Amino acid sequence: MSARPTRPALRERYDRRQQQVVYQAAKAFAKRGYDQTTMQELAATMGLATGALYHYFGGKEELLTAICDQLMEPLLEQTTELLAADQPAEAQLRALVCLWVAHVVEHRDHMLVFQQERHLIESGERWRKVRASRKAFERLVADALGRCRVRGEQRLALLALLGMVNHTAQWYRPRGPLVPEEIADGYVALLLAGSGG
Amino acid sequence: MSARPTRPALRERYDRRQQQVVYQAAKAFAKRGYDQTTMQELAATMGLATGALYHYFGGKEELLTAICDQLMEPLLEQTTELLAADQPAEAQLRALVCLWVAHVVEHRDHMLVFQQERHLIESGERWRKVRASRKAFERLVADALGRCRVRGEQRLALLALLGMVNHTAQWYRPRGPLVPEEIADGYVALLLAGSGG
DNA sequence: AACTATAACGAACTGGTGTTCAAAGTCCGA
DNA sequence: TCGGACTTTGAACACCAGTTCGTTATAGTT
Repeated sequence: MSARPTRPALRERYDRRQQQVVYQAAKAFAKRGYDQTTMQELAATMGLATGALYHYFGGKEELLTAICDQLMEPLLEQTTELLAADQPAEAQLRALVCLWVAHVVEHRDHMLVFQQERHLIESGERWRKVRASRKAFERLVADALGRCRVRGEQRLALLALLGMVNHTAQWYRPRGPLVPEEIADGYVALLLAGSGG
Repeated sequence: MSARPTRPALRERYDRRQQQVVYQAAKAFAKRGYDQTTMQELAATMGLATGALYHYFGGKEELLTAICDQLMEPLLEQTTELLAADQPAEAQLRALVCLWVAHVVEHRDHMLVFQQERHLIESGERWRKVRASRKAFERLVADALGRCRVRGEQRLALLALLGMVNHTAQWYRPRGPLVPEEIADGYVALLLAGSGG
């Protein structure tokens, strides 16, 4: 990987192109798997020669890191911001899940890659930061949920919610009958006590 | 892959060993990923030379097929049997989810592999049968759920349930505080109308 | 227009991995 | 105990994909 340009005008283009590579990588990895996607394929879909990718990234693994960061960082940031606002617990949970579902469906490829490469991320020093982000996010969800009256065990409700939302990446289609907000509300309604039934 | 022995006594040992290989493969694939697990590693964990694996399987992909079949076939069979019995709808759903969760936690490695290699399974003629099994199972769940009074949209409840149960493979630990039956009951309670709250 | 930082090329390199196979070892059945 | 069916070996093979790097093209800057 060569250095980031020093000239401001070029640096902007460099960053933009780098982001494009991450985006395409997420798409390719989601469809064909991380290992099954070759650097040559990836380069080809961008109209580049193989070696050109190494101008933007140190290697294949670094691409995966970038995908995970691009997924987790904005989510963590937005969620933290949301929880800082003073609001009734259940409205806050609703808002959190809304935000989360929207993020998941907007980063579907990232999510699928994240889930598929779980075994990589679960171990190894390289992935410590990613694991920390996920753990931090889950903690935020747990806190928000903990302030609400939920049906059944708190802990199980949390795990159920994580399952539902993460699974959304696997079935959501942009032109499906439900928009993200409806999905989120539906999920929350299942968890909260006193939501009818 | 050589042929299955004709002599009954040997055939039994052959089948047992073959099953062991599938089991170990599931374990290894779940921990290190399908592509990152080499045939040499796999052979080593079984105390075999590399080539010996090809006595039991035609190749690496065939191992993956076997894992998926070993996962889906008994589940589909048991579920079909259960739904054939005449029972109140909600009790039947409860029994189904119980069975399902128990199956998931008993085949955690299989499940993890199944989820991680989703992209492989989703396309390709080779995986048609596996896709059909999953689809058939989901259909059975949908039917069982459709006979119950659930909170919110039926379709969303189904997707939520699929998410919860499949996700269970990722967090369940044998010595955790909840046994499979409690988990299943918790899930069902979230879905059914009139379960308190 | 010339200069230089940047971007891209693309072929060669390198290491590794799935698979094969002939030979040797093992053990059931008679 | 003997024969042959079955198991296992382990090294060679063939292929492939990630990475490197010297070279060439491009385009901002003066």
